Amino acid sequence: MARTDEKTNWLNKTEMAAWISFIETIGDLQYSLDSDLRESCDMTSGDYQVLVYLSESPDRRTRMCDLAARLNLTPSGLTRRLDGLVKEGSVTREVSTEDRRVQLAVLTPQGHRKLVTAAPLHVASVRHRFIDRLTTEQMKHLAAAFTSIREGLSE
Amino acid sequence: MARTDEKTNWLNKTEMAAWISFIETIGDLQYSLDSDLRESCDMTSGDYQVLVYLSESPDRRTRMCDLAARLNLTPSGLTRRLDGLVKEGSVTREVSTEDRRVQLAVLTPQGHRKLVTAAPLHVASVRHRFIDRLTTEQMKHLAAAFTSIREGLSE
DNA sequence: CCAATTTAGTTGCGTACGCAACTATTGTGA
DNA sequence: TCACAATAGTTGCGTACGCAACTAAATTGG
Repeated sequence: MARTDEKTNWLNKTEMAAWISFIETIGDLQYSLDSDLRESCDMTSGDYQVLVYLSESPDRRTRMCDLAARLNLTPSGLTRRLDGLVKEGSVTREVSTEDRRVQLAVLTPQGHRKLVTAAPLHVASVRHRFIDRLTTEQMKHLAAAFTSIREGLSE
Repeated sequence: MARTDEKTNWLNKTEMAAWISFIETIGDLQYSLDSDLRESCDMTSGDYQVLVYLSESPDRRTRMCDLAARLNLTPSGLTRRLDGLVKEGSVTREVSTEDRRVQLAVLTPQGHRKLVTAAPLHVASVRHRFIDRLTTEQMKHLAAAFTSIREGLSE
């Protein structure tokens, strides 16, 4: 006789351990990394990401929409984040000459200097909080696991 | 002749792969899980956490400060989060009889029903987005790695 | 070649939450 | 016992960001 109720496939012990260790850790980790960056450089992880991406872009400038996609921000969220960076002088806005709808976010020399100062400190923080806690084997396992998860998300 | 400059210990290839796969994945994963829960149950991960913790507490009630510590929220953040749950009828506040400074957050029958409905859907989401992408071996590696990271954070 | 659609970005409004200041209650030490 | 400190929680204010509506510019199709 067939079961008519759908039974939930609860997590077993191994699954639960993996899930709990993950979900309980990422919040604390992000908080620690953000605190480190704020204390050492007076900036947020979000602003840091913007500076990194601009510094790696041709002519240190990017279209707003590309930046928004890259940072998983909505257009309005990116507008506001850039407002802060423009106000502090790390970024300027330029209208594209090819397409006058687009604003280019441009890394200023001051913004570049700020990034050059921040990068070693941020890397040290990532090392201290994350990398140094893992063996080389663990890093390889972890990269494979998260790459797999990420591919699943974009189905 | 001694080097006088401190050189930054940049991430090597393995380290960078681990870090990038991690940092690029967690945002998307959290977003997916939150979207699933919102669409299937019209609730946030934060509210879900509150209901879970209350349901596991003696008499389905908890002191605000214990709840705040558990959820990594400030007192004010928790007050606001509970406001929403109280308004929808999932939680009520009671003054403790032992210590009249403390407010007890109490899970209502309605809140418990909401959790009972949501839990299987949330577990299915966690399975779909996370667990099912990993082998048993990967789960064990991952639990070990994140437990290690977490211990490092609370030094 | 021009109307309709698509795309880029900004702005108003709403939500979530942290910080600092505040009230209320309990604990403590002279 | 009584002033002072510590603890629990709320509220005002500020920041970050999403959604929907909007403007402006480019693209497209008849």
